[in-house]
Amino acid sequence: MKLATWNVNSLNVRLPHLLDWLASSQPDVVCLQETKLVDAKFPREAIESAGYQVAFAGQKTYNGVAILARSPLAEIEAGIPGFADEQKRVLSATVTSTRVACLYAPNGQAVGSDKYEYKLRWYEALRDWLRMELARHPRLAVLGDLNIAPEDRDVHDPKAWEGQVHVSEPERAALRALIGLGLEDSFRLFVQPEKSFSWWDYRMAAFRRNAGLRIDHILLSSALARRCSACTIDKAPRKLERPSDHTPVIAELS
DNA sequence: ATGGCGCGCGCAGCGCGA
Repeated sequence: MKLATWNVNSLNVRLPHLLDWLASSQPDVVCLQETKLVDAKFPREAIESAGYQVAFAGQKTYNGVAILARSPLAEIEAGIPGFADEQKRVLSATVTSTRVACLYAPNGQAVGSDKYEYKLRWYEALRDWLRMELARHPRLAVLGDLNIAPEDRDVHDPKAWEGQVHVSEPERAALRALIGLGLEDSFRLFVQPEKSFSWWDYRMAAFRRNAGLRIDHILLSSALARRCSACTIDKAPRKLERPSDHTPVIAELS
């Protein structure tokens, strides 16, 4: 089973890229972030025609998450229970006995800002909820744009980024707290190329210079991690015309 | 090098992302 996550930065703009990528990569489950579409405008038919069932929770202009799967989606739930939030950032569903959580973590804007505080609060609520989800669902996969680069090797220029949002110690501690629940960063289960990133700024020719961050992640419970045979970043969609600034991350489970 | 890009909204130019 191939599980993938991709922040598409507007599904309206990126739908042709997504459909091409589904056809060429044949993932079984795909978590999308930043769809930026109200549910009434979600391109359900195009995605169903490509052979995928779909669940989505969107809003106008910002955020928006979706789960695509070749097998039926059950127990679909939007948001973090008990955490009141207008922003559509969380969607979970069960696919063939695997619980899938699709996440779009807050950006945080700048350390110390209101949005940064919201990011840390969001992560606290996420941790408390995932603890319960893990107890309920031993086969849990958490995929998404987590907006945190876990370590300096996940940052193209750690000196320039030191202490900044996405790499600050409180954020990294929040991500480690998820790992501490019993999740594994599937990417680091394997030897990986140096300077592997999943996002590159549109500006400053950042992709050409490989000036990126690894902020899109697939976390697996130990029951799933044991069955994980690979985790890769697919840079191909980032090379297309009008790309998303993020590119897909894929985990393969046996 | 923090500017520079790309998105939505909506029709100019701003807020936002990371």
